[in-house]
Order: sequence, then C-alpha cells, then structure tokens
Amino acid sequence: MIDISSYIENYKFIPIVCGPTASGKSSLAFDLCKDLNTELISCDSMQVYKYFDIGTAKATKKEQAEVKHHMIDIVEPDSYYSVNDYVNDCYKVIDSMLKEGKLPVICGGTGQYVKTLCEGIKYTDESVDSSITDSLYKEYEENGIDNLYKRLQDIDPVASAKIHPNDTRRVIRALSVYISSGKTFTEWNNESKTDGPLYPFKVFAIDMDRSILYDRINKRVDIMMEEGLLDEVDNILKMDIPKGSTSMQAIGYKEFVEYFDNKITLDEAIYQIKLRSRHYAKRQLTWYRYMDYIEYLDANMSKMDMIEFIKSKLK
RNA sequence: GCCCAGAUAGCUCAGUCGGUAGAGCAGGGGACUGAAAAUCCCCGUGUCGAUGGUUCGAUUCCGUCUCUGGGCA
Repeated sequence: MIDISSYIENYKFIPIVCGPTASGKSSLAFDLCKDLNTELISCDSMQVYKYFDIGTAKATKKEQAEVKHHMIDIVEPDSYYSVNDYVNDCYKVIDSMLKEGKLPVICGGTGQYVKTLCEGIKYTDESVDSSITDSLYKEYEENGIDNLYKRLQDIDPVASAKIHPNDTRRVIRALSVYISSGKTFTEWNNESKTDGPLYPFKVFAIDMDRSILYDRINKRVDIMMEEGLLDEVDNILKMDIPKGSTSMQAIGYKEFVEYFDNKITLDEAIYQIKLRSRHYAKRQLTWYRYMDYIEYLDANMSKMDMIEFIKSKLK
C-alpha cells in the first residue's frame, strides 16, 4: 500500500463517495472538492463514454469548469472499456494528483469498480480473445447452456459451484478463461488477489429512506427529459453505435430505442427508465451492504456536516 | 329504468366441477474478479365486494344489495 502522507499533509485516506443513483453523491463530492481545493475522479462505468451526458447525470460544463473531473468522456461510445481499464487509468490519475499535492476525491456508483479498488484486485495482462467468447455464445444460442455448464463443472468445480447455470454471462466467461489460458477461472482469479488496496481508501455511502430515494429517482428522470434527454439519445442513435456496445446498455438510452422504433410510447419508455433506475439503485444498495467497511452518511445531515464528517474520518 | 359482464395479492388477471387460492408485474432480500447502469438467484395469507340462504362445510351454488364497465331505452 502506498503511503499518501508523503504527498498530502493531514490526510491518511483517499475518500470514495458512493450512494445509490439520485442520492446526491455527485453534489456532495463536488462540494468536498471545492472545500479541499482539489479535483474529482469519477467512478462510473457509463460516464466514461463521450456524448452520454444528461442520462448519466454527468457533471455539467459549468461544474467541470469549477472542479476538474477525471475519468469522464474518456472513450468513444463504441469502445470496450473494462474494469481493468478503469482501475489502471484511475491509478494513473491518483498518482499524478498526489504528486501535485492534491487529495483525490473519488465519486461514483459502480460497485464493481469500487470493490476492485478497495480490494486491490490486480488483473493479469492476459486477456481473452473475443473470438473464443463469440464461439461460446454461438454454441449457447444453438444448443443451450447445459453442455457448457457441464464442461465448466468438469474443468472448474469450485467456480461452477458459485455460478448459477442460468447466469450464462458468467458461465461463458469462466469457460473462455480456461480455453484461452489453460488456467481455470478459479486459478486465474486467485492470481489476481493481493494483500490489499494500492492506496488507503475510505468508502462513504449516502444512506437515504427508500421511499424518498425512489421519489427522487422518478423526479430526476422527469428533469432529465426537461433538460433534453430525448434529443441527446436521438443524436446518439444517429451515430450507429453497435447494438451490443456497453454504452448502449445505459439506462435512459436503451429504453428509447424501442420508442424510436415505434414499439412503445414515450410514456412507456419513461416508465421503464424510472423502473430500471429503481432496480439499479436497489442493486447498488446490495453492494454497500456487502462492503462492511463502508461509512454511512445519514441523508438527513446537512452537506456541510457530511463534509466535516468525511474529513474527520480521513485523518 | 331495463339487460349483460365484472368485483380474488399494491396493479393486471387466472382458478377453485363446494374442502379458505396462484401467475405476471410492482415490491423485498441476495450474489458479483476483465460488458457491471450488465448478468443472475431467492421470497406470494389475501376479510376471494357486502349480506342472507342451501350445505357438515361457500370465495365457489342461489337470492338481495353496493360499486365498476358495456349495451338498450
């Protein structure tokens, strides 16, 4: 673990501000950055994509002029950007900020990215060729999952015991690792384990009453519509981004594809966005409960009090 | 006013040839090592509209009432 005290006086930890979607984490992290006179590092799997602005609740140009935001708008919408890419790029930003004497403030809702940072998972440089994955998917589409799952059981009983057969994504991932590297998924994953995180992180999450949160989510979708989400999506769809691209999985975008195809009404699309956002928030909350090292911030606290609380925990 | 069809889980509805009921959606919980805003797993007791009757027993059959659709006047 890297000791940050040689770069930053007074602080021993790098804060990661989390919270479910629409909980107000970005606004909190923004104010924290202003208070600490520093810059923000986004930890969000969808804000990395250019042009996906309103629907991903990306910081506005005005906000970005006030506080520098890293790890947003860094890739084209048709690119493939993995957790591994994220953590590597993130470490580079952290390193350069520390060298400038700035305490990084990380903020975002992507649980897997936060986990990877906090557990210090170190992915190998090897990667699985997409042709292997493609042929496994082809096999799945032709013959179903049963045989693929049986193969996984033979090769890697430990992994297969943890992966449900219906979870085709994970079954195929585990198999593809073995076919590609000759190592089982379990071996491959064990190799990526480390003693702990690269930097001393401290994770915070805004804790809010569920009904209030859902109300905020629903209202925020309405606000996004007023801000011109539909035009944004229309422009993005004109870019002909491949359907399977990660960026096209973003909530608030994929739902409009059917609307523009005249398969659903606008109201139905908006209903779906609100619904899927609520489901997403629920899954985020499961991540936070899983991270037993997290510090909760009661949403009833004032933002100033939250900032003071966070700062006190970083010392 | 008359006729017909409904009234069952938060919503949409199925069902019980009479032995007090079950799906989808919503909602809740969980998993998560290279697509993660993805992917996947688990969780269903509710005066079966009200009331009287028949019956050992009614949400189910019959009567009356209330409400909601639709039709005829």
